Amino acid sequence: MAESSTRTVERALVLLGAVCGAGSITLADAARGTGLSASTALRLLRTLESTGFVRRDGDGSYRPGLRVVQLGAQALGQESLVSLAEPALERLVGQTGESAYLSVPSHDGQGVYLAMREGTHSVRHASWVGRSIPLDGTAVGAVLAGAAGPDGFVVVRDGVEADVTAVAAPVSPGGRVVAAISVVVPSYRITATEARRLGALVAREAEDLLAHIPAGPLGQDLTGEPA
Amino acid sequence: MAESSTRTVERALVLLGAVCGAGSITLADAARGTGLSASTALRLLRTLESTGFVRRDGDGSYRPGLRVVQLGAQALGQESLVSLAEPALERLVGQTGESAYLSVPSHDGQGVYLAMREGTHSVRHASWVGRSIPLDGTAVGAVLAGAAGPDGFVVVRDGVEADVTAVAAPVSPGGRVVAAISVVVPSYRITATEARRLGALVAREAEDLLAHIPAGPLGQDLTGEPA
DNA sequence: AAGGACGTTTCAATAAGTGAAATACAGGAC
DNA sequence: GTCCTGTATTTCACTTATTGAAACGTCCTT
Repeated sequence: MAESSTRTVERALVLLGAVCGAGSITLADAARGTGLSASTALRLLRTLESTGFVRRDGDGSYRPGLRVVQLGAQALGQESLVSLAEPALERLVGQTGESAYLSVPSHDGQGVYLAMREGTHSVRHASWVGRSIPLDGTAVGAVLAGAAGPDGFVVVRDGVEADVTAVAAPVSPGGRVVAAISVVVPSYRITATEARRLGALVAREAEDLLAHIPAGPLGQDLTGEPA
Repeated sequence: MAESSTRTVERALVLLGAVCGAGSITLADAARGTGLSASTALRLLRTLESTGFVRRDGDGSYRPGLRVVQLGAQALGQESLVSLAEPALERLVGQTGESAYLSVPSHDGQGVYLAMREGTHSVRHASWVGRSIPLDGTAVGAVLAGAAGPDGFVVVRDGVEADVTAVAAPVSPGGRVVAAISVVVPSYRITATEARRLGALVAREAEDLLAHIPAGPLGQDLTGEPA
């Protein structure tokens, strides 16, 4: 892990995160939220603005700019794990009709959705790519935290999301969990026995994905820790 | 437009762009490409790494990190224009079977794809979100440059992309082009007359989208210029 | 009216950032 | 084997880039 760092850059990146997280934020709130003085925050936000990473509304609040969309999409497009997982997600959707997800551990110790395939039964239409996943109370979180047992999957019924059963399985080249495959079903549509059967299916797809991961870079997780 | 700026932050953001653009880059190439000394580039890349924006492979090269994916996806998810355009894109795909796109002008004077709906006939499966569009030789580029005439659309047959006909129409609240709706068809599947008919269809959808744009923030384009 | 919050500008102070130089390592050519 | 080139990394003297407190203007609430 890198040691030396550049304070000014860190501050600007934290501000960028605040803007993207909030969607729209005033200078005062951005400064307060990041612990910077108003003049420092203003200057850093102006830099982010002049480089396209944030933009400013007519009412003065800051919003994400196109540049961060662009770089994020480029980064996602270059993520081999996403394309490697597409067949598995497609098959899961095809076999279950439910929405399937690929998630990875994030830098801050949580998880992040990286890809999704919507189920034919799905009532969700918003993209979940980029969203954080809490480690507690979610099947994905448990899997990323290493809690998948000998079954090779985790079932969480009515966890942080009410009325939903989530089933997840780890992708673990070299023994370290670098990703999770998961499927989400409304609980009214699945019994405990069916959830276990789905778990086996998801685990099999995770194994298949693992078999397609070449040794080398993909053995690392996206936070940069080597396998 | 913002005046004052922070050199150190600008440099780091340029480096981030270089990493995301290249997908994988060595320190030496990143330093060379940005005109920084190797030690400066190293320190800035280390900051980007420690904050999750880039990660480092076992072979030492730098790649985009999860944080930029995350923020980019958050930013995209909060872009109202994208959700407002979804019905138009869906209808175009439904009526034509071809892939439909939403694009916006970018900070560097080109265009960027912001949303796409894949056609049922489509042979493309990669996401185009975040990709740049040259202004020359593309229907979208012409539209974003203001070249749509009284027809309200532009047709480019076999432009920068061989064997493809692209049709685009502007979305122009307050008279300024803030986005383009476009459809792409393999040229073998469409005559010039059909392309004009498709153009009228795309122009109608752009008009419909325009009618759904509330006055205010969406009147600005994503580079931050007010309408 | 007063008070508070916001956004913006100014500028003295300093420490944060810089890059040249040195070093170690790897790979290729001879 | 030696030599050369290129890479990544560390060091540190130097300076300038960055900071934040203070001042100011605007707006809103009481």
